[in-house]
Amino acid sequence: MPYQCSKEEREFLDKYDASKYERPSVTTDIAVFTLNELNKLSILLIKRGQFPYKDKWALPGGFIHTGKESIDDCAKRELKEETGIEDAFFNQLYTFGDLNRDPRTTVISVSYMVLIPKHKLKVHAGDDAQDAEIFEISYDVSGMVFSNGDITIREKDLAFDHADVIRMAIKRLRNRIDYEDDAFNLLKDKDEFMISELKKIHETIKNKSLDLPNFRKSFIRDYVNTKKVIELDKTIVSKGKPAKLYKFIGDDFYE
Amino acid sequence: MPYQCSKEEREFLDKYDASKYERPSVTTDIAVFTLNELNKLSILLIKRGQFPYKDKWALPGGFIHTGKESIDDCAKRELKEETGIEDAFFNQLYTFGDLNRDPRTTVISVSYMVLIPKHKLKVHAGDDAQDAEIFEISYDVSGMVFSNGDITIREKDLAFDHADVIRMAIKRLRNRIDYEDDAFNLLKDKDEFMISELKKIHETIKNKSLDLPNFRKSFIRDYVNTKKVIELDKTIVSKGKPAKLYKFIGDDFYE
DNA sequence: TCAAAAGTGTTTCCCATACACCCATGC
DNA sequence: GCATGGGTGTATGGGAAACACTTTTGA
Repeated sequence: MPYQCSKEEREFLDKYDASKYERPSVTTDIAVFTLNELNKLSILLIKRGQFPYKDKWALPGGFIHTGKESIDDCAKRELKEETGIEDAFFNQLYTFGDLNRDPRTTVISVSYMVLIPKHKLKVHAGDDAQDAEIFEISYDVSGMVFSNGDITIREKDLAFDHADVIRMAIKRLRNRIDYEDDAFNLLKDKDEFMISELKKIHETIKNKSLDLPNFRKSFIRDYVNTKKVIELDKTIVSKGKPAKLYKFIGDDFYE
Repeated sequence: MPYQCSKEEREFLDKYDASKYERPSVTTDIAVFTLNELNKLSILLIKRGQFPYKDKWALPGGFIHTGKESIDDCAKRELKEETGIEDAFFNQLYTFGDLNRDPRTTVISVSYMVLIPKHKLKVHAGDDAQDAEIFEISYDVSGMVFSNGDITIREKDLAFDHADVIRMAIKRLRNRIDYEDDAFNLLKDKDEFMISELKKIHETIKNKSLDLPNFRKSFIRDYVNTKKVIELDKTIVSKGKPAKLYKFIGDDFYE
């Protein structure tokens, strides 16, 4: 809807020159989480092809197209450009705006968290002449360590303040897993999953093993009984007793 | 610490011209909450003296001094300029960056929540030719209503998207009160308070009455036993049995 | 028949709630 | 004394955790 205002105000707006105030650059940084084959928490990092921090690993993201997109859309566009991901769970995290966090100029960065199952994350290696890789996150005395078999990166070697962003994202994810439906976004297939798959996701994120009978009980109470999840008339068999399959519905609210 | 880099990178940085990309304006918006004399949740609003939304009520805040301050410092500076508040509990809320949320130009706004006891909130009426008032928050069919005896404002009459900011801030506050130490920031005096004072704050924010014996028990368990609060060797008497006084220590962590 | 994983049932414990009751003060 | 708010103790119920046990498959 167009902004309604008086003639006097309209004149003010027409004369308004935004360029008279110095403005900061604004970027988005996106922490894309997934679980790897071993069910370990992993994150997508991109090797920078440009200065600053050339050849360093960083979170995907980039400058906002001012006036052409919202910050949310900027994050979505950057993610699509760099990884091809179009529809994934998005959540704004925090805005980093310390002085000198970017050596070029004042850069304010709005960070986002994305959750996606690994098979949907087709990393476009070589796109934009950039390396993009998924790294398993582990810890040692120096802090977070990112490794993918070939490469090992320590948090202090990441570009910008991206270690801070990742730390905050993991913390938020760990908190949210208990009261939001985030775990479902990491399922291979939300429309057909076993309780044990969901349990593994919770175990990975919380970094502790859970009791299956108890997990099942709260799952039934919180999701099946509330119709957020429906039980399918279907089972899947791999080893041991076949498992019931469930389909995630959600409550169709966007936050 | 100065940014360490190669000579090649230094050259790139020296030549970097930030102005070649169009940048958005960035502001902070601050939701300052307090409890009024009647222990009702209240918020500080400022009557705008300038276009756009001239003469409308809005949250305090303003444009960042690019390159001279962090966004956190911007929020603190704006709050100090408009209300004189220097030390108060600060918490970043969310960043609003939809297109057209400001009729002038693209404006991205980082919102903050501040909690402060009313006696510390000396409203500078007339400062900057602006009215600043504390309004009690209530609700009717149209949504939030802000009133202070003389003036009544409905949420749809607020400037910009400030109603959204306030709604989100209240939601966050209600969630945080259960697992963060926020309530202490609304006490008249953190260094000498009665359990019943703290209970009233919780009741106001959660908008329901609590059982004093049970409140006391969880207070003792969560705060006194964990040394976040110490019991003073002091009582205060007003009416009825004198009450023990407590002093809030916290755990000296900043988030 | 055995291992493996799914699924059920039971016991225990903690914690939130509810509420009965006692205590110390001013008037 | 008695009204008022502070403070203590106890009973109850529901949910989380621990775990014993059953079921159904493949090999």
